[in-house]
Amino acid sequence: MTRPIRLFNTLTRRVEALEPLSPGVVTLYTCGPTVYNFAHIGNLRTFLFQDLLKRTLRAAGLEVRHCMNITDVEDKIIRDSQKELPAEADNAARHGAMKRLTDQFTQAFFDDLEAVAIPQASFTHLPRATQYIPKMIELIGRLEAKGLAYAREGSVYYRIAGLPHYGCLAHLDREGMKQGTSVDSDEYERESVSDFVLWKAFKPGEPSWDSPWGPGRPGWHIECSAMGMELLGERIDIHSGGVDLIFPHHENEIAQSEGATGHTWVNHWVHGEFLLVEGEKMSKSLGNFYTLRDLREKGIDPITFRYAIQSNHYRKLYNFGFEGLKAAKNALDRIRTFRKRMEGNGETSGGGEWKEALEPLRRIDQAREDFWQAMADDLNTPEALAAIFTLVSDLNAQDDRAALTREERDAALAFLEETNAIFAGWPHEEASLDAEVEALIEARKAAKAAKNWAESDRIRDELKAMGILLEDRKDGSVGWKKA
RNA sequence: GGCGCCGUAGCCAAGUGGUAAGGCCGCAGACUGCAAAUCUGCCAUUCAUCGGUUCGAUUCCGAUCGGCGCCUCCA
Repeated sequence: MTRPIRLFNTLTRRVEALEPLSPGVVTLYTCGPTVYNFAHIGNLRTFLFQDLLKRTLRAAGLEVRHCMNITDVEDKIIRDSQKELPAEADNAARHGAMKRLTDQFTQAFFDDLEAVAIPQASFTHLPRATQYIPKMIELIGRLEAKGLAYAREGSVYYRIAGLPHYGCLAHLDREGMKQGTSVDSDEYERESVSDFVLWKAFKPGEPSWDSPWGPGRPGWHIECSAMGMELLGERIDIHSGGVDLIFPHHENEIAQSEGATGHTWVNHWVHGEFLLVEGEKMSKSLGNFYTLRDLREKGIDPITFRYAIQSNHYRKLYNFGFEGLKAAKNALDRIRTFRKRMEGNGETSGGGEWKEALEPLRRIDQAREDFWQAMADDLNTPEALAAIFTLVSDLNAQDDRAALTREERDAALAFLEETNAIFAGWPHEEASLDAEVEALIEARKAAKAAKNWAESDRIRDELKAMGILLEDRKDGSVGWKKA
């Protein structure tokens, strides 16, 4: 069974039903990182949104073929990787230096993704730009043959004037586009200032590849068109990225791909909003620039960050702050605690105040329906989470009154598992046994039995100092969790 | 100048032409040797302001104020 999903489409600026080109299969291309530094939490928000989209589509019963590029040749990469090299370094040395830098940050990037529950294995294709240079050259050649590209002094430019619908994604018209006043010194030869570069002529001190136009390297925009068309096809279902990529990057991708094929390339364009830090755009100069490593040093679980991001809608600005993370942690714990309660057999249940009897199985079905209605409506995660919390409250109340049956607990667990497949925040956790902790707990039990409160409290404080919070339950058992 | 977005309780955040989901915090209660943890209950006559349309608007329209984005590299 597949569930219908509706998504906002930047092209039409409306929420539209996703109708895969091939029934049951969705091709998804997302713009990946430029690997010259560690990803920051703003980058991560975008990748989390794309993961949410992918997981939702898969949970809805669709097969998702997801391609994300790794941009490993680009201005900043060249700047950072070449500065240690002597002027006489040859091309092989320059490529080697570039590869060392990008390999390092590519690995760091995947480490970060894994930490926020985006497994590398969830991607179908992870192409590196440098591995697709021939495809880019081929695509530029197609454009040139159609009169949509022209070479000037070793560089090749896209002729915007040749594509009437240029601007359709960003909703910019030719007249509305502010005419650039500053023209890069090396790009004075363009026919129009709006024409963008497809192939950059070789410059001393840069790594290069041979091409029909002489040595050089690909422009940034051509990478995505070439890799996306090669790996997912000349028509794909969804392309996504951060809002900042709408113009010019995605607009240019449309120009390149549709210029070459003569038909629509992407049906659904989906863009994720930015993240602000304490109300301001993240920047190094403001001192509010964070990577996942920074958060970890502050003791923040990357999964808590993931939850915080996903508790807001992807098309709204998210104002990151540490108080918000605290709230996220507490909210997440509520669901996790509930899961553990459902995994148990009702030993902590019953004895509560009388409440109106619920019909647990029907409530669970209702929650599932509400959850999916929200997710299917342009990934409305705040509302989807509300469906989960409402169920948690309802079933807690019922379980307080009289223990839920095994069947009801299992049904609740199935729902939690289903939602966890998307949110990745409340997986089943094996109760980890720690001999030292267990021994201290036993010692405290003995002290309590002897009514030696001082000793009992001392042990409790000792455990607290170790980051272990004890739970004295109603039935006399003692549980614990990490703070 | 052109094209857009946003303004909902202390904080975060959904939503609808018919009278405000959910989370956090806070308060009260249950439980406890006391706590913590956990659970329960309570917590916006009101949705930036002013007009208009309507039987009725937070939701539609207009204006105003405030915050922001894109039109150049940026997730």
